Amino acid sequence: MTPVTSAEAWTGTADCLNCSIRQSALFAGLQEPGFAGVHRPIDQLQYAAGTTIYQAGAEGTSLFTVRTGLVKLTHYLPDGSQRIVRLLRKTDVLGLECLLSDTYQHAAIALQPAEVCRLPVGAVKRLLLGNQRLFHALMAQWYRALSDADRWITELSTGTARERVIRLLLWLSEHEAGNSCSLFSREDLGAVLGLTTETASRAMAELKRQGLIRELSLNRFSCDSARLRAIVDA
Amino acid sequence: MTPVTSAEAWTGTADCLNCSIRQSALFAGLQEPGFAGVHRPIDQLQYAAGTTIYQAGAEGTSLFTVRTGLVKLTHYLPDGSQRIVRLLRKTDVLGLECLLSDTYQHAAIALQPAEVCRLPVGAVKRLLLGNQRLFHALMAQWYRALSDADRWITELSTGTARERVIRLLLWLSEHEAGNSCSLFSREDLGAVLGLTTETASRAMAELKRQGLIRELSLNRFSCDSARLRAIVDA
DNA sequence: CGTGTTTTTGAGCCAGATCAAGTACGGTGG
DNA sequence: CCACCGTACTTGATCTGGCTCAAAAACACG
Repeated sequence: MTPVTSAEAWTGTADCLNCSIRQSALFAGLQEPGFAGVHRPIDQLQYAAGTTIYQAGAEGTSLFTVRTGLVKLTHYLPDGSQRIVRLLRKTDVLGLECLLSDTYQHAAIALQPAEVCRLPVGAVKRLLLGNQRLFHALMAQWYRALSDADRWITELSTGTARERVIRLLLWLSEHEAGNSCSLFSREDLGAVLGLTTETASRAMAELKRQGLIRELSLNRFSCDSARLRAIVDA
Repeated sequence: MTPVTSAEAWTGTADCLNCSIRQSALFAGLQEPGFAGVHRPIDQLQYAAGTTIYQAGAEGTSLFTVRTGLVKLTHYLPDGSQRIVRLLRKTDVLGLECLLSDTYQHAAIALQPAEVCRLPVGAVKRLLLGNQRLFHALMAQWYRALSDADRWITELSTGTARERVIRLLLWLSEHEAGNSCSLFSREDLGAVLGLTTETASRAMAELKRQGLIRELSLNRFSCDSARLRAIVDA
């Protein structure tokens, strides 16, 4: 399919100070002094198309910046199929989440032959040491927003109308007591799920008829979470 | 639809130190000393269901944390319809992007009656002063990742198969010279766009037949960007 | 030059869109 | 208090884009 055939190759210790993509890459703004202690352990790697950079759930030991090529982040669905949740290319950073989480949230796989730089997460964290708690809290917010975006794509933009509605109901119930949740207009419901108002309405009506949800009051629903979950986890 | 009918109401200056959601909110980790100078200008506001917190493109003067209720971030499509790209609830932060950008990227509208705290962006930035450039670069990465996620939902998960393929081709061409781009397998193409391999293949074949794209070599395409853009911008 | 893989094409079907009524509901004014 | 109106929700009928299943064609590789 593509010229490069080897799986992964070390192509040198990165020369960060003279990096061609440094202007736009992660450490663009960092001045030389702070940098000195860090660029040592940075390796430059080659991945052939189709090879894995890291697996979902693997221990997050490194961040990566893409120098050339195209990398996909995939989320595996229960049925074994995959949904690609993002494409990364030159200057994008892979695995930012491992600054906050122990493990990678996706599998990262090269779609085209890719050159990347690998930065040990420990070295990056050391650089952030002066920066304390607010920094961490802010980053946690970014992380959360991004995780939500991933869920949005994999849970709310995938599957049948019925499944999407159920996943949203479960999501809304997550932080409410008693398996209940407050909904909103059918029009907004459709816009969330990428469906028309009518389809959203039909799906809700159908769930009511089947006794999977019960309308406590206007747009407040009690959900049979166990059965609902069984439907979408199938 | 919902009990509250007023549009927006000031409900006091926030008492951050005794905030009930402080554990999980943005400033959870910040110690009291640094906090003293900041909690003064924080207002607490009420928004009725359906009311706007900020408009897309408006000057980003404040961040908001949600205390109660549900808020949608919407992206307006050229045809006037909206696609909701995220839902925010208790402890989520709205408008984080205005730490990096002058304007808000979405419209934020309450879906349910919502209480929010408003934090002037200047005050937040002041708190970050000690933290210099790397901090900014990192946050820019988060911002970019999240913007990509938004585009993913609005551009690659919306519309007909044909439109989705075209938007991906244009996206891939963006950073390449000569209106050309490198593609990858039809299977991955489908997984990116939420389509089956067959549908992705058909859409590509159709574009070739219509002369909108030309295959230079295996999976390298030259695109008639102008005409393609005209199709999806319509 | 066969063999396995990927891409393309075909035929039929179905979920969801579209177009169009009908119904329930909250608000308003008589 | 009730008749009226506008809005949101529900339901129905039809149409169609994309999925599924299946096979052929193109291609990569040994």
